This record gives sequence, structure tokens and C-alpha cells, in this order.
Amino acid sequence: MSETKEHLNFIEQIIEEDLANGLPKSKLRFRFPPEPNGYLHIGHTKAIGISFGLGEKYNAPVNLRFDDTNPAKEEQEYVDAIKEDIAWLGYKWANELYSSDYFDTLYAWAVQLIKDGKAYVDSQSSEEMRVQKGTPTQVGTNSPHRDRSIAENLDLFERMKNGEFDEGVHVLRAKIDMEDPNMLMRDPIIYRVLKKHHHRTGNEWVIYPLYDWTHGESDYIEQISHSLCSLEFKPHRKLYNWFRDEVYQHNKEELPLLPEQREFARLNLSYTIMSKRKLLQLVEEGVVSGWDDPRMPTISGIRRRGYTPAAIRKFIETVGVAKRENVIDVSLLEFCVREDLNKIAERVMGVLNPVKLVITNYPENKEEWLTTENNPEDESAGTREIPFSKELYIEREDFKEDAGKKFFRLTIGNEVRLKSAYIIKGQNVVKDGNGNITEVHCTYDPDSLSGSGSEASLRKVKGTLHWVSVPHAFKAEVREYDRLFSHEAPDGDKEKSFMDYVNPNSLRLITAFLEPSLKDAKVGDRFQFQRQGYFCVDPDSTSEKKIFNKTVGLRDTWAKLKPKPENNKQVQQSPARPAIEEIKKLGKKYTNLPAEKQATTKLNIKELAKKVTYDELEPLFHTAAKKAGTRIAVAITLGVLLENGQERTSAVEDFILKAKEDRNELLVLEVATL
RNA sequence: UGGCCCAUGGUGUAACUGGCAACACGUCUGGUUUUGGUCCAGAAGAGUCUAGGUUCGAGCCCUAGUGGGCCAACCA
Repeated sequence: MSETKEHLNFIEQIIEEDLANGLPKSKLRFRFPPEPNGYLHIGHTKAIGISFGLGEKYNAPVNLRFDDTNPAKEEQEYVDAIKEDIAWLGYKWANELYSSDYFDTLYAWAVQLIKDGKAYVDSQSSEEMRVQKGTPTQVGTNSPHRDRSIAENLDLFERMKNGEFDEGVHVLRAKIDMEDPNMLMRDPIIYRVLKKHHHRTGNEWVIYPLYDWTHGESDYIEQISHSLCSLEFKPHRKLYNWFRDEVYQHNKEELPLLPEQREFARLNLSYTIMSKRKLLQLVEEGVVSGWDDPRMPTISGIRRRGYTPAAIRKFIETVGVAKRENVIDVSLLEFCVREDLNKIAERVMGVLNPVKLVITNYPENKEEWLTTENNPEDESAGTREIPFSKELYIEREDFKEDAGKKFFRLTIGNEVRLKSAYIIKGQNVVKDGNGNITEVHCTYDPDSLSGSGSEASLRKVKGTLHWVSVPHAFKAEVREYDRLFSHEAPDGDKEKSFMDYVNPNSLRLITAFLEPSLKDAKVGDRFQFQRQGYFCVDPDSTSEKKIFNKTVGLRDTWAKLKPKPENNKQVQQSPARPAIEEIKKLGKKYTNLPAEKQATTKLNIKELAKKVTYDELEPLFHTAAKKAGTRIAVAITLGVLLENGQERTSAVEDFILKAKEDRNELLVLEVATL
């Protein structure tokens, strides 16, 4: 085990280095510092997984610290939810802490900072300060209050604390450098007056410290060795260290360890959004039923949806830790969910879209209880009994009057197996006045009972169907979810709002017929409805009405083979289509060149997509040609054409024409469909 | 008119700190199967954004480009 080569991510490498350079392992300490202003979402699980994961790996304490310095936004409700979510994921924090616990210390240190001549009270409007701050490309200018005397600063600051001033009148700022290229170093505000009720300290304070002053110093107080956060905090690092080093001067005896901030890329998932603000909007505008709506990417949402902690931890582990921006495909998450559920979920039968199946040669009032396995992946899960009778429900999709050879299910005259029961043969159908099938009639082979060992039972048939006995069926509501957004990156568009991409059909309510054993299912129980997917019991369930959430479907290779149902919305044909066909033809023609003139290469799509004119395109193609060892090249990437439509196409066309004229030699390097 | 970070198959992460790119998902074959699931076997797919440089040798180092991200809240 220890011999397997372990791939350390860059943070682990840093830790290993620190350890090698003499940091005692016992000093390792981490923290997860959420602001209690909303619910945790799948993106947070990465940060949680990293810090708590490191704690588990190095057997080091991990504090849960609520960064509660903005009473305007924070609430106890969120504190409770966050704790519940982290616990559900299976992580244990060493200490439950609050930045507000440090308000006294933080205040004392701020006073010290003033005494050191490193902080001052500013009395301008926020607008004035904003202007003086400059821009990323333009340096700032000093505040007229920057040189107030220490005594005056001390006095003002104390009176701020005592509530003598209204909000917005004075702030305390660190005195650093208004010309620093890093905007955060331009005399950042560290205290503001806020006459708001705080969920923990009540009305005890009327001044509150800001993030930069609070966060790093909290790390320092707790002697966190590695303070891990996401990439957007990188610019804060310089300030983090500045504050830390100032405070350290006066506290090195008791608090010898200097925390180090390190940043990693946050998790992005396709087809969803991660912004707390936007998630809140979905809740407030009633797009979803609440923070825990099963379509939400919140931890409470995916928990209710039926995702498991093990699946999420596996997902986070698989996704890795690095510093580049990323978008992870939801299919990876779904894979992890299925992988876990496949091992643990008991199999049951449920028909979601029923059609009645009548077994004509089965005795009228007969009832049989057949044995079936609970989980083929786990023998210890045992078996159970399910009722069988003359009239059953099967899935409407599982029958076709006339089907192609690739259809493995029930048709007239063909045999299929009813799971854990008998082999049946399609006989005829009964239709209503509109030609809709109301019943399917079949005959069964009494000798073919599953597990009977008879010759007939061992017969191979091409398909197996799930079913539910009509008289025994248990009716329940099934909620089937689709993606909440119809776009891969709902908030990636600058012009359109993510709300425009909300999928109006993300929830489907179904009345399903389930096997009777499901009557006993309890809230949170997870099952695999055979051949369909994983489902769990929703907390909305009552004793009269049981509700199941579809967690995720089974992998479905059949769906891909099915001829696409004539979709009402055909994919809109790109205006560039005809030109593309033309270019394809050209490509064929020129790839028939002698082998020595052919080559394959690929240009950077993104780069190519930016180029429009012939002059811009030419150097790129030249480069490619040179690489391929020939003189001239045309690289055509359909993705580029499609993406950019007419404009790009004509540019490429022009290029081809001109190149032909100019050199009378042309080589198509690649015709790629992306 | 600036600073910082990043750039490896479709996606995400690796590559023992310089020795001709691996793993997972996805895709495609074939086999097993009383779930068109699982499982098993296999395949295709990148020569590492570009151009120079250092080196016997570069995805790893240097330089310059290009592209993307972050930074101007009394938010965190």
C-alpha cells in the first residue's frame, strides 16, 4: 500500500516541504471558515474536503470557524445549517469557533496598530475614499486625515467603539501605501461602524472588523499552520502577511507560529451556479421550493436528492486540487453517485409509466409470492418476496407492436422474461377508440419460473422486464428532476442573466406503481428501481402519500441507440453550414495529395477563433505548415466556423481562395468536427 | 494603462523536480449478465498555447508573445 506512488497535490507538496524544513507535525492545524450568510453548496465541499481531508491525512485538528463579522448578512439559521451539512459529509471539527469570539483581541490589536503609527481614523465619505483609492492601473492618493496624531486616532477610535458616531462617519484604516500596485494595500479599512444586531454578540459592539483584519488574525490566534482558500483571495495574501507580521511583533512569545495562506482553484460544475447570491435569488423568486430543493446544488439539496456523503467525498477526491480555472462536468459527479449507490441501494421494482399486461393463461384469482434478491452486488442484503398475479403493470416503453431487431423488449410473438418471475410471450393488444394501447395480452410459460432450475427456466431470452402486480401495486408520487439550467454555464454570459437559462421542465411529477414492500420505506431510504435509476424517500412524505425523489438515472446505453424522437426543436442550422460542406469537400480533395505532402496538426482553437481576417489567419497557418514540414497549409476547424458563423466562414473562404491564387499549392491539415 | 495567478486528450488531474505523456470520467468495440445496470477485456483520442533560447535531451528551466482569470464593497 505504501509502495503505491502517491500523487501529492501542490498543497500537500508545500506541507511536505514545510515538514521537511523543520515544521513539527504537531503544529499542523487547519480551518474551514464559512461566513454564515447562506447555505453551503457543492462548491464548498471542495474547500471542506481539502482542509478536513488534510486534517484526516495528517491527523491534525481542523477548526470550524464562522467568519461572522458582518451582522447585516449573517444569521443563526445559517450557522446551524452549515454545521449540519459538514457533519453529514462525515467530517469532525476540532473546535467550533467564531471570529466574533475574537472581537476584544482584534480591537486591542487595532489600538496597538494605531499606537505603532500604522493605522488612522478616516472621516471621509466612502465615495471620496473610493476616488482616492485609484484604479488597478492608476495609483491612489493619500487621505487628508492620514496624518492625524496618534492621540487623536486613539480618541476617535475609542469613541467609534463607544457608539458616539453614526454609521459612515468614521472608519479605521491601516496606513500602508496608496501607491501599491495591489489595491488592497492602499490603506484598507479595518473597522467600520455598524449599529446592527449580531447573531452572537447582540448589541455589544457597534464597530465591526472587516475581513482582512479579521481573517488572518483569527488564523494567527488559532495558530493555523496553513490557511487554505480559493484563488480570488490571492491578492489578499500580501495584506494577510502585512497584518500578520505587524501583530506578530507584539505577540511572538505566546503566538509563535506564522500562518501561511495558500490558494487553490474553486470548483465549478457545468449546468449549475455556485453563487450564494444567485442561489438565494432562485429561492426568493420561487424558482425552487427552498434551499434544500433537490435541484439545488446546495449540500442540503443534494442530500435531499439522495446523493451520499461517500459519493461526494469520492467526487472531490477525483476532481483534484490545482490552481487553474476549471469546469467539471456533472457527469463525473453522477458517476460517483451511481458508483456508491450501486453498491448500497436495494433493488426494487416500480413502474413509472404503466400499461396493463394481462397473462391470459394465468389462473384468475391466483397470487404467488416470488423470491427475489435485494442486491446482486451484495449477497448479505438477502432476498424478499414479491407478489405476482394475472394482471401486471409494465413500462409502456417496454412494449412495441412492431419493433426493430435492436429492440430487446416485449413485442407480439416474442418472448421476454419478467424479472424474477416467468417467461412470457406477446399475444395481442387491446386499444381504445383513439388507437392507444390499453392492455397488452400475453401467455406465460409455467415451467419457466426464475430460480426453479427447470430447463424452461434456463432458457435464454433477449430481454428482462420489471413489473408490478396490479392488485398489489402501491401508488406513490415520484419526482423526476432534470437540470435546473439548460445551459452549460448559466452565469457565463455577460448579456443574458442566468435566470434566462432556467429550465422550465426541471421537475416532473409522476404517479408510479410500486411493489408493496416500499410501503415500509422511511424518509431518506434509498433504492434502485430496477432498470430505471436510484430513488429516495422525500421528507415531504406523509403516512398517506409517499414521495420518491429520483436521485439519478442508471447509465443508459440503449437511449443512445434509440432513433432520436423527432424533436420539435431541431437544432438550428448554422448559417455557416453550406460553407462548411464546401470546405469539407475541399478537405477531402486535398487530403488526396501524395503522402509526403500531407500532415496533420492542430491549431489552438481558442486562438484561431479570435482571428477574423486573412492577414490574421495567415501566420497561424504558416506556423502549422512549417511544423508539418510543408510550405502552405490550411487548417480548418469546424468548431471555429460553427461558433462564429458567417463572418468567420467568409474569412476562411477568402483565405483559401487567396492562398490558391498565390501559391497554387494547398494542403488541408485537418478537418475536424469538434 | 499597472500588479498577481494560470495554460497538458472532450472534461478534470498526473508525470519520481529535465529522459519522448499516465489515471479517472466521457466516447467506441467485444464478452458476461434474469437490470440495455454492474462486471470483464480492448480501442480511439493530446505530443503538452505560440515563437525563440539553455541542454545530448524540455510538458517541466529562461525570454518574449498569445489566451484566460482575479484585483477599484464601510462584503467575505
